[in-house]
Amino acid sequence: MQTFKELLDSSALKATHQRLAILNELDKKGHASIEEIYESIKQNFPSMSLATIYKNISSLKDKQIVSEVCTHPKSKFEITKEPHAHFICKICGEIEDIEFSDAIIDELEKKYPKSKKELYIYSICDKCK
Amino acid sequence: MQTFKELLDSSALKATHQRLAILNELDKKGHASIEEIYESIKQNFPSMSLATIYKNISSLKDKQIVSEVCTHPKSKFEITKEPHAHFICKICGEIEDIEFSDAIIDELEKKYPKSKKELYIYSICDKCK
DNA sequence: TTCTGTGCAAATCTTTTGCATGGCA
DNA sequence: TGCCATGCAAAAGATTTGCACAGAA
Repeated sequence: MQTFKELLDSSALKATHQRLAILNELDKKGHASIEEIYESIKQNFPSMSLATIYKNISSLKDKQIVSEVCTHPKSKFEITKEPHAHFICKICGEIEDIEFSDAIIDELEKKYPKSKKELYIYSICDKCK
Repeated sequence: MQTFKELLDSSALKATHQRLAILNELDKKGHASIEEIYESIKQNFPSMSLATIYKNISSLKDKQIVSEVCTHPKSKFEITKEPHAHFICKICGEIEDIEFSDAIIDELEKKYPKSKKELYIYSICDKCK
């Protein structure tokens, strides 16, 4: 696995503290909103600006280093991984990565080749039950 | 099929001109954003206020009369129908309803009973090809 | 008549932008 | 050193709210 620095290098983005902090935060949390990333990083890095997070999330998305998970009421972000589906808890809002089954991938790939596919399951997670 | 008035009556929402206009607009367009609904209705109904659309979309969603389709960069809304998936054109942003296949529904229903399932396919529509 | 819904304007949030300065390569 | 990235503050955009009045039941 590449380091975050290598990932950034290979995308022609400079490996700034701010970018590495954002990627570490997403790596640690799995999924986080702009505001959550900001609040968390600010603890150890008080000069971090919200505008910097917006700008970086935008460029990291352009380079496909991070992906947006479109949930209500706010989008969250994750480090781009293999395609997978998301289980979203209607109560606490936590997002859990789940597998696309092969059968589903095959069927969708046949019908909609090369398209981006997003599957969301909204239910109640084990903790909230 | 119920009329929109009956739908509103049975949800204890008054059948105002504004609400009927919103539902007619969604019925006509299939999918529309807040701004699109507003711009379109204002043509024939200049006193229609944007705040009224926000308030009504919110109450219509609460009553599950309309559903939100979470697309980028703006959400769109549709009249609630049978569960279905969405094909979203990456170029023009048009949304097309597509069927969930029985195989997919069965598999997901077995794994995640009674959950709300959303599937989005992002690709390029016939017009834009 | 009653009470919910509307329209307006202000308030609040969210996101973007411009620009001077800082810091990675 | 050369540029890209950052931080700040202001601007722009999106959404919500409060309140007096209008209109559906």
